[in-house]
Amino acid sequence: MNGFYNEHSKVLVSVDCIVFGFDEDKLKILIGKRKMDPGRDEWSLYGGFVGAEESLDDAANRVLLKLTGLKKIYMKQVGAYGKIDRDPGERVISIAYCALINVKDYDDSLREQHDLEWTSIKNLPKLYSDHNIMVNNAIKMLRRRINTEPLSFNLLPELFTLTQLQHVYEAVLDTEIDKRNFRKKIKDIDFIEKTELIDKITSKRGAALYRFNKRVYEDDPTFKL
Amino acid sequence: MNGFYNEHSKVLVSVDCIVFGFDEDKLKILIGKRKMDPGRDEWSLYGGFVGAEESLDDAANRVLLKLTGLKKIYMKQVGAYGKIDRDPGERVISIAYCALINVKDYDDSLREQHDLEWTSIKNLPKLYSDHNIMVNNAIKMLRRRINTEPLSFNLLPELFTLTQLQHVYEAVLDTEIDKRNFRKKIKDIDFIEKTELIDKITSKRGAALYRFNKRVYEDDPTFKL
DNA sequence: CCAAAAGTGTTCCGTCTACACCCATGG
DNA sequence: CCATGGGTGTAGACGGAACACTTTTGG
Repeated sequence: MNGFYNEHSKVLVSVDCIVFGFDEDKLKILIGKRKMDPGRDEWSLYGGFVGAEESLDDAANRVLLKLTGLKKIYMKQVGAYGKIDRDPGERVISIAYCALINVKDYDDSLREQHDLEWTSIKNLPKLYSDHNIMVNNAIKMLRRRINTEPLSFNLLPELFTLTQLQHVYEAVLDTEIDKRNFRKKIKDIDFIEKTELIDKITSKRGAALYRFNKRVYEDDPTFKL
Repeated sequence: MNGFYNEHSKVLVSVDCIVFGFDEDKLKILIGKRKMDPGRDEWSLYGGFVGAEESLDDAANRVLLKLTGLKKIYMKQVGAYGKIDRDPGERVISIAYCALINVKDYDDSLREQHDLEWTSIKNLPKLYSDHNIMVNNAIKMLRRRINTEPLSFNLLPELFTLTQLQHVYEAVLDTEIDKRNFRKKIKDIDFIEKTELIDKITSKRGAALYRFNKRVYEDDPTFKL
């Protein structure tokens, strides 16, 4: 019954994850030195092969769980990369996934265990194979979407100050934003809720903490920052 | 040397093409009835398997050439689709590609030969497997990009009237656009050039023909319609 | 002569941008 | 008491939206 399919060649499929975090007011990604050939010791994204019994999204989730210990990470496919010689060992097609996490939720011992580094996207080294291209496309996607989708909250703790939120936008878009104009716009967005809580850690005066209200967002998921 | 890779399973990879055309003031795509099992006689996108010696883009170009007889078609990857059971026959991961062609360039005998139909995106039937999802994502991508990338010209002849161009935008975005405002914006876009030629086919009075100047566009590829 | 599509400007309104000072507090 | 980051309003510029009539000509 599958005669038609048998003529065609099969290939290995992997997923590669671009894990974004926001730290020290910079947008960073997790990269590590490859511990295997080919490409041993080159800087690389973290990835894994897609198993016979899992979908692409499942594979990406599995890799991300192993890497971060976190479930339900925000994750989105960036694209498929299929040049014949992109992997020097054997033909491998790779599906790139972009993930957004809050660095504070992240167990740093896992980072050390996998020998990964948070690296600012402004100082990225040459990465293995076509990984730089994947990262660039992931960044482009982030920039295109951050003004119309609630992505920024994935990079922040559940409670955050407006200054932190503004810094996320500045880091992602690589621009400076006027504080008053930014806060004016935020006031018009219903799903960014001010809480009664005050953050006294980063400033002496204390800053109001805000939260993203998912219910309200889903009720009317249109906004433009 | 490839010991590490050998543990992992290989899968078939295909490309599926969403070929957009603009005809009768409607945005349409090419679909046909499957001529093979599984899914015989279901409406389907046109696709093909990725060969051992070709990249994903090469495979898409090959499929598009076979389908349309046209080279250098505008083409862009939409995404990778990898649910385990998405193909009832055997596991197949598919990479969807969106293509834009000018229906007038297209040899209609090829369409008949492949038994394909131009179908308005507003009247799409249920398609094979996850093809409806692919189409929806392709449309979303078109809508997101048509205001900032010179996509519309791929759907038109080399020479076109402003009314035709406006109708492309209206069909893609599914909105009505004010004629005067539209033409005002076009005047500000340097790479849309008025020619001396006049189209007397679609109107009695005759309408000025315009052309997309790629050189000028590449010189300053920023615009916003 | 009339139907059908081409072509053309102005006004209004809302949105974005630029810009500077006072406040509260911990050390 | 002062250094640090938090918080606030206004005016001018700009861009988008609404809106109607004249022109040309093939049939």
